[in-house]
Amino acid sequence: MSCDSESLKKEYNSFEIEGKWYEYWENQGYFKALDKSEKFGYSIVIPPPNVTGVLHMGHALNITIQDIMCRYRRLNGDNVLWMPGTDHAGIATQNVVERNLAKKGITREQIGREKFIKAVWKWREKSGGAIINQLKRIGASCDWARERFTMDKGLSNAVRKVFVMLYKDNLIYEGEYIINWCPRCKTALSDLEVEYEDKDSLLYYIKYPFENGKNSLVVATTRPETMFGDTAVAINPFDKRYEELSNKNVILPLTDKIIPVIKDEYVDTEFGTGALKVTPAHDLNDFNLGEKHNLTKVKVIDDHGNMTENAGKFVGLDRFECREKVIQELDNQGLLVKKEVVKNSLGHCYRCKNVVEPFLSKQWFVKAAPLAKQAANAVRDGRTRIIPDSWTKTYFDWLDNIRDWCISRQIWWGHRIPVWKCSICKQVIVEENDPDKCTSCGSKDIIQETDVLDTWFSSALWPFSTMGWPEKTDLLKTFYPTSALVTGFDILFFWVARMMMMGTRFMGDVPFKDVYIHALVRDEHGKKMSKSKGNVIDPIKIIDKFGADAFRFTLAAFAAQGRDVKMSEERVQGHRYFVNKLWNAAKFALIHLDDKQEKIDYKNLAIIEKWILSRALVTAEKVKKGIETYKFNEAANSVYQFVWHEFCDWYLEAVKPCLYGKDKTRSINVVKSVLAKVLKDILIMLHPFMPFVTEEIWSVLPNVKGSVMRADFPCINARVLKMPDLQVEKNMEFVFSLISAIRNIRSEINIKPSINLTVNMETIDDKEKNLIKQNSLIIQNLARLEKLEVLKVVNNKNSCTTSVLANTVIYVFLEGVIDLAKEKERLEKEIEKITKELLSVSKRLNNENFLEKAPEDVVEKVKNQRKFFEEKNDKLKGNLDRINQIQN
RNA sequence: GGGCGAAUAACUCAGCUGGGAGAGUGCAACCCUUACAAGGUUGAAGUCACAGGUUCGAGCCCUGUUUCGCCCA
Repeated sequence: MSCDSESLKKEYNSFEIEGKWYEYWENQGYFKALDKSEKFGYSIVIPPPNVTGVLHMGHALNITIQDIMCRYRRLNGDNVLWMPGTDHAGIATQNVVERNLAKKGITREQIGREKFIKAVWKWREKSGGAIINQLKRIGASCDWARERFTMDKGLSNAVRKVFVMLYKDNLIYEGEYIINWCPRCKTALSDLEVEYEDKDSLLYYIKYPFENGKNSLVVATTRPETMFGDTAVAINPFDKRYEELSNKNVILPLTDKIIPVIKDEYVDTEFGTGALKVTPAHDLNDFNLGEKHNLTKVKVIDDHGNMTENAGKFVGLDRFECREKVIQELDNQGLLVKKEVVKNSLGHCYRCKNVVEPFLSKQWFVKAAPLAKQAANAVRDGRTRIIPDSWTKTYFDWLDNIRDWCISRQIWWGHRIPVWKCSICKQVIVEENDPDKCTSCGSKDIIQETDVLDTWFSSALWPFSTMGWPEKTDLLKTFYPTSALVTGFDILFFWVARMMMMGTRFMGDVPFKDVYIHALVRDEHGKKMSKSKGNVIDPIKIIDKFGADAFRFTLAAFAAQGRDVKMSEERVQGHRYFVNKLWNAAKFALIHLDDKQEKIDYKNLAIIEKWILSRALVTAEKVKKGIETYKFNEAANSVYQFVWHEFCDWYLEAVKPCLYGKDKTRSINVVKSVLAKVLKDILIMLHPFMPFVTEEIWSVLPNVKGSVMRADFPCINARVLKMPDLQVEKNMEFVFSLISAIRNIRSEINIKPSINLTVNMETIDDKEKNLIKQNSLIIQNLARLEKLEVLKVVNNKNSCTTSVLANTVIYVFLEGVIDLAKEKERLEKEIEKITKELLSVSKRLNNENFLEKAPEDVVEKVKNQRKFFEEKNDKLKGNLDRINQIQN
């Protein structure tokens, strides 16, 4: 794109430029990865956002981090693939479409499976892509031409192939177990899809009369409605209270059923009465007890959460209604002893928040242990790193104690399980291609399983299914294993661990080399954002208001490892100011730069030029290190600090005398060339964080071509200059500290900025003398002096106020303004400060243990400090003596 | 109950293999100085949660305590 204007507008307007540049990048194909290339292949697959979702802060952080990494790698010349896409979110999407149908009074059963699926696809075409456009607003540089969806043909084939292979390896089976059932979504859920929450519940104490009619055993339960499914009462064999209870039976209240009292050490004697009702069809622990003691399993609640006919006259009642009725009836019969409030953990469906019902059901499972072992080993032997490392333990704990994964869902939207059963010979057929007859008896009467697979089953294949597996594509060769996965810890098990299982199993290699787990985004007080709390901040609104660059930079600057990001408008505002600062600095530079800029004449650099070049390089190194080690806050803060407080505060101010023709000692061409170079490097360094504004400025920079996206990240060029030059940096710090000292004096004695001062500096140190002389015009300009001299001995000190820096004493002439009493006070205060420091330093140096045991360089350093403090102290005292003499 | 993490300036947080504490915001004072008042200059502000221990030396390492947050059961 040619630039419309040669200079920058007075004010930066993010809204005007962001769309324009995004379109430009896309049209130029800058986000495209090459299937084959000589360049280093760097790849990231996006954590597929749920197709029903809208962008929230978590996505914003996640996307920003990945975009920083990808843009940074491109600046380093890598062939970068950032693979985008969405997942089909089976339950969530089905819920959305069902709700839409319900508005028209239609249920999915009425229109049937085929039509319903069509409706879902139609919905997805219309509104499923919303989140993708929102990702673009943030600036996400994904290779959009490769966008994938878990229900696409290719990815569906991969799912089917994996299912068949796992089945044939006996790693998938069908079985009847206790699973978590959501009576609202009417499907099974995996263990992970249940969220537990502590709730106040009532614990009911209920009498179960003995068979012989005398006395009764009191059991305690929070779920009395399941009593019709009780097939035993269990007690602990070591419970003294129940010693005489062997071989007794009890009568199940409200029924005429007789159930046994069994003994098992599993029973907790502390809880309730120590007598536990056992309902093997509705509780996992009871199920296990039932298996052990050979109890029958009676299901009393159905798929809708209503009571079955096993509940006798309560049949058809909702489970919670039934609870009330049962309690009432027990009370009437004098069987309810008491009720008390207890905290207990209740499982809720992670999609619809309804209370799940654990019950016995026939489902498909993945035998997880063998897969989990491989996944854990890959991290144990370092093929995959988890960053921060503290998550590694959590990862192992889960995988090492993994339970089988329930993968069947009783919904329609998803990958239908590729299993057929023959109605004639009961043969189970599991094939990649749809069979048309029974493989055993040849009958055409075969029926496909109606269930679909868990969405996470297809997401688990994401790193290789998106790259064309099972085909052996160039893309896979170039980019698998991917370089890094960036995600939040909330899906470490759901997704990361399962991708590790599938990747190691089917690709023979890990899906990613690094897993970077980032924090959660919370509100400014550290509270989780939620609709019910009303503290949700919409990323798009933030972008509208402050621009994507400021928003991205804020996220990066706060993204410290292992700590949550607390987000507020105020914080984004602060970084919006930074964008403005950069804008204005560039505007200033562009006034002075032209397209005749020469290459830098490295032989004729003033020390200030060497300093800024050195600092720019050190900063580039920090940014590089920060991004490469996932310490985005360190990278962002380094460049912030450099741009604002070194480039703007010092360098731009220091070039002014030269640019305005006041300083003839420096070559204006050298100054301009250095200014141009540093500005350019700043734009490149900032580009991963703030892609839009850097591109806008870049576009009007003289002597650059194309996009900042195609620039090279700054690096050390040792041939032309010694860099970084720490000596130069130290020397300039000395010069700056002189300026600050004079400014401090001005401020302390309230000298108006408009008054130009006369200053003499006294030093016998040749090096310091030279530094002052070399930078004399800079010092004069920044400290606002009309005259500056460097002398071995300063005369006429009487009307001076002073400051000491290294071996130099600054004398500021204050003819007629000086207040001796105040001056004395200043000096005494400073002497007091130095004395304290001297004391602490001397204390250590007088300690023989310290001299003996501390490393030499530390001792040396402290000795130098003492020397420094002593000299400064002497000079300050000299000044104080002088004042005292004048006063006397 | 098991595990993980946090506690540093008024607020939000950095702080490397242990060598005497940093930033941003806010606050105070002064300034429309020719890129920027969305700015500049200067300044004040800390028992590094508490109690022990290791060490010549601890914000950092070890033990315990308190408070808060998260995950798992």
